[in-house]
Amino acid sequence: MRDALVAAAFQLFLERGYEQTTVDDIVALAGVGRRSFFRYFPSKEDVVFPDHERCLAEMTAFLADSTDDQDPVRRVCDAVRIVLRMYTENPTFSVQRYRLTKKVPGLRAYELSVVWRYERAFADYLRGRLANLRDGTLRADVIAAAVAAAHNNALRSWLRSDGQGDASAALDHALGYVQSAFAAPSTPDGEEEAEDVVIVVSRRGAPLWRVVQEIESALEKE
Amino acid sequence: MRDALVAAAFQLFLERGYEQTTVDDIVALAGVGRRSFFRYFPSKEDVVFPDHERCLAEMTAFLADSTDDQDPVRRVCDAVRIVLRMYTENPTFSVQRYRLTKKVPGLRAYELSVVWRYERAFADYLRGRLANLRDGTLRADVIAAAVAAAHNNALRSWLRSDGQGDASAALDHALGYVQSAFAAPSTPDGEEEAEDVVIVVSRRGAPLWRVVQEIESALEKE
DNA sequence: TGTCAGGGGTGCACTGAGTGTCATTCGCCT
DNA sequence: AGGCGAATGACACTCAGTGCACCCCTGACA
Repeated sequence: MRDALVAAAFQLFLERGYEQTTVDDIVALAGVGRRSFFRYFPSKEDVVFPDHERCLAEMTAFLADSTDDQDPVRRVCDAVRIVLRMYTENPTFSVQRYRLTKKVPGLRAYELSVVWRYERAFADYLRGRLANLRDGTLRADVIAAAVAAAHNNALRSWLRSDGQGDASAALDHALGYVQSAFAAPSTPDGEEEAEDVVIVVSRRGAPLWRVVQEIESALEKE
Repeated sequence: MRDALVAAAFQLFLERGYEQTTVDDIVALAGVGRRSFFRYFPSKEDVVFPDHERCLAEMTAFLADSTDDQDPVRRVCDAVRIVLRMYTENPTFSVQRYRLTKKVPGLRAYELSVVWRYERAFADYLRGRLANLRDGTLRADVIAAAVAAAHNNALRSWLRSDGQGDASAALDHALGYVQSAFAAPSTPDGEEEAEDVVIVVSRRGAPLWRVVQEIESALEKE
């Protein structure tokens, strides 16, 4: 019944648009009573995101049974991969939904509130793990937001490519950037085994952020 | 008229709650016609955030007339201070609104969409400035999210203290953390009048933050 | 002074989301 | 078969939001 409602809803949304489709249209096509729609979906917007509630619960459970000996940032990065997988499991559905949410402001707002709940789950977990650190809640909030932003960036570029690219690799890459930014300064990977050197010559009057950009591109160059 | 509607709305929201107050109640108290309410506010939620539209425009304009020789991350940090100032200009109003949005899910969702527009403005600006870098859009999105999260963290702790603490100082502290994470430290003194060059030799594979530290100390040394 | 034009405010009727209530029906167990 | 509980549906209602026509005030112009 849930699935029938979702199928009917998307069929109508795609052929005449979200706002041009009333709940009466959906239940008429699905052949069920109007009241039953609101039994399964608290609002018309919920039918567009039928699996987020389950995914959020799964992700919260994943964070809940973490052990203290794991890097909390890494753990959150693993958690966000669960969310991405929910999207990549149904590529065509996800792409259709993306096109829909992109043009309907109401759906965009609803999606934001969903994303916010994921981010809150990250932040709450990190707050617990970073409580003993100085500025623990600040770090938790900022890292949670950065992880969510990296996820959204990777997800959106995958969605824009109609689900063709490698979303998982893109997410790994994006999370690598976040982790490098927030990595504990004590453990630099590969620091010891690096062999060659980079020489950057900069005028002393140049702004520091530009110098940093130069160094970054120099380090990235093969 | 706008102000009268806002005043009437908040009086009723505070004494009987947001959802228990209808638009008819508000216009009856304000002594205006129902249709006029929707002339000034597109929706019932908008009356709770009467000044965000103006603030968003102000902030966008601030970012629009930036020059290329400024550190873009610093520029975004300055922009977010404008937003905080809008809150701190009316402490009691902001605190009342905070209590309201905290308990009404619909208002929380609306606030999220507002915050999202600020974050988009940051990200769009940063995307333009970091376009030449590798992963420019990724960096832009992540930094924008981090700055917004730092702002929200400082703002919320100020709101929870009933507007008693020093919000500006808290924001500066939070932004300092974000800037240190993304390797955009403060510009050293005597930047402009320096003429000679600095040569930094760094092992490829060294973490960026350590390289930046080397540069900073090199620049600071006479 | 009469008149015309335009804009801000208003009343009215309508659509559509969401909810409470109660009757009905279906599946299932004994 | 009978009965019980959960799922479903029909109906009426509230309220947010919109389109439309109208009014009234003001100010320009003949």
